[in-house]
Amino acid sequence: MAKKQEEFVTHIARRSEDFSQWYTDVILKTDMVDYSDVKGCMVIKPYGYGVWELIQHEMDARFKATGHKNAYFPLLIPESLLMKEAEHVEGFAPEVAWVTMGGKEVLPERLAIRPTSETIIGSMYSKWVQSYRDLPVLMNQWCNVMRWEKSTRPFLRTSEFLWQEGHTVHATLEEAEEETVRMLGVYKEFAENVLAIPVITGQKSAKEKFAGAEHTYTMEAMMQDGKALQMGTSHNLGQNFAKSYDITFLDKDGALKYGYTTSWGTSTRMIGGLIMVHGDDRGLVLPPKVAPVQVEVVPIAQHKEGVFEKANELFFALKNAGLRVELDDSEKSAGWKFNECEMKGIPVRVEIGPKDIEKGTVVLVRRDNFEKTFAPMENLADTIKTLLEDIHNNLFEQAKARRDAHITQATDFETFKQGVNGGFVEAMWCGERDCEDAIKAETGATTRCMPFGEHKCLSDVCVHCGRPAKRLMIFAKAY
RNA sequence: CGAGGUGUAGCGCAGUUUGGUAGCGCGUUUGGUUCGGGACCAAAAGGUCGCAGGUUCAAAUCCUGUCACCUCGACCA
Repeated sequence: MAKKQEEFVTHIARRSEDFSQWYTDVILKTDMVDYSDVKGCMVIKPYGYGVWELIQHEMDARFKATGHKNAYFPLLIPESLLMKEAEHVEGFAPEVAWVTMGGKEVLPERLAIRPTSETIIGSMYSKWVQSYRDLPVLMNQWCNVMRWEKSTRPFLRTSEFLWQEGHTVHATLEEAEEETVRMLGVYKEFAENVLAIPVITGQKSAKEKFAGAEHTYTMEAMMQDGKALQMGTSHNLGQNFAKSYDITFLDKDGALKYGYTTSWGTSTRMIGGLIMVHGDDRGLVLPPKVAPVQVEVVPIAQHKEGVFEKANELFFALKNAGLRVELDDSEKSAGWKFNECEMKGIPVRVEIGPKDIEKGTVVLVRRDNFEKTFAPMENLADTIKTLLEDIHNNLFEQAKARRDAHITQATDFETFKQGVNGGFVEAMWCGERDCEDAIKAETGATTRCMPFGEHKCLSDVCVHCGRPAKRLMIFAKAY
């Protein structure tokens, strides 16, 4: 029987044979996205957008709980405004799309389609911030941004993508730093408790930091092919943007001071991460908290006496208990429905047929490990809720175990090279840009982050150049 | 942006070398039998061969250009 199952599965490539093709197959065949007529832009279909809505819902609650409010700023940014922060411009200029015409008129000043909104938000904050009493400013916006990327992949890197960007202003560097760290913490908690993705948080190198930031913190996750995905970043912008955009306030001591700003963002890229961390050869495996459908009820032999009615009754009972549930009453065979559920990553499948009705039970099948159990129809919603929690925990533990098994500690460059070929490497690093560039050229690996809370010292010399080592750095090939 | 590959029915593909009536499997529709891991029988519908030019009596097939996707690089929060 197991063999027969294998036969059905794949119009999907196998992860082990061609991970990229597997990813493409999964997102297309589960109806998450489709390619559009515009190069590099994707259509997010209802099943994919459903995941994004749940992500938004969960994150937004966390932003509100930490005192932030949502706002919306314009899509278009005048060129002169964008150009005010030199390092920022240099970083983003190569990937900015421009609006140059309005109808038939050539615009007197071209308008950038926002690649990120520090500039336009900064210019508004300069008006709104006058006094220390106005601080802190804590806002977030959910929107789209555009970056003219040369090579694109759905969710992971698209020309237009959806995200949230938080932008705050504080009276002191300490407060700004506290905010930067706090929001990265919110991201980490979200990634682990909602997406069931273990992440490593830490600080970016000078090369990898956000253009215009004092420093950038990041959370990095490992995909099943061992490559890293940056899942979210939080930037302490110091006074760089405040000075460029004139965000000043009169402090308690009567002195006019520049504010300290932060920004932090996560995007639809996280959905790509979700797929690549949890998916298997049968398709998606969605963690319960972001699964648009948590439970699929599959009636067996539904034409038979009372089966459909009972299935329908269960469906409403589960729905009323607050579960996201669907009833598959199509004419497809049971086997077809099972495989479809699995491909779409639905966490729990409920099978109900004549035998179950006799016994007053149903069959529960979990997506993460395919374990089948019989459960009484009594209190089914509670049983399933417990099961969903188990599934979440199991997914997280699996992902963590897989990640930890692919982290290598290297004190010599041979070990380093092997380690980044399918995983993360922890190594001591000199902190120099030329060394970072050389490592990338030789191995394809980039610096991911200097992890927080790690004071390990593997060696007192840099793993690559042998100069005195400054910090423990995590290296990996990245998406 | 560079190198390589692929575009033919909703999906997966054959046909292209050697130009000569557009094919197969799955899916879809209709009717019937089925129903606990992708059921079966019968009938039917569905394609200006990615797009635009060109060569030719004749182009899916040859030539030129172009677009999209995939892989690997380069680039990139």
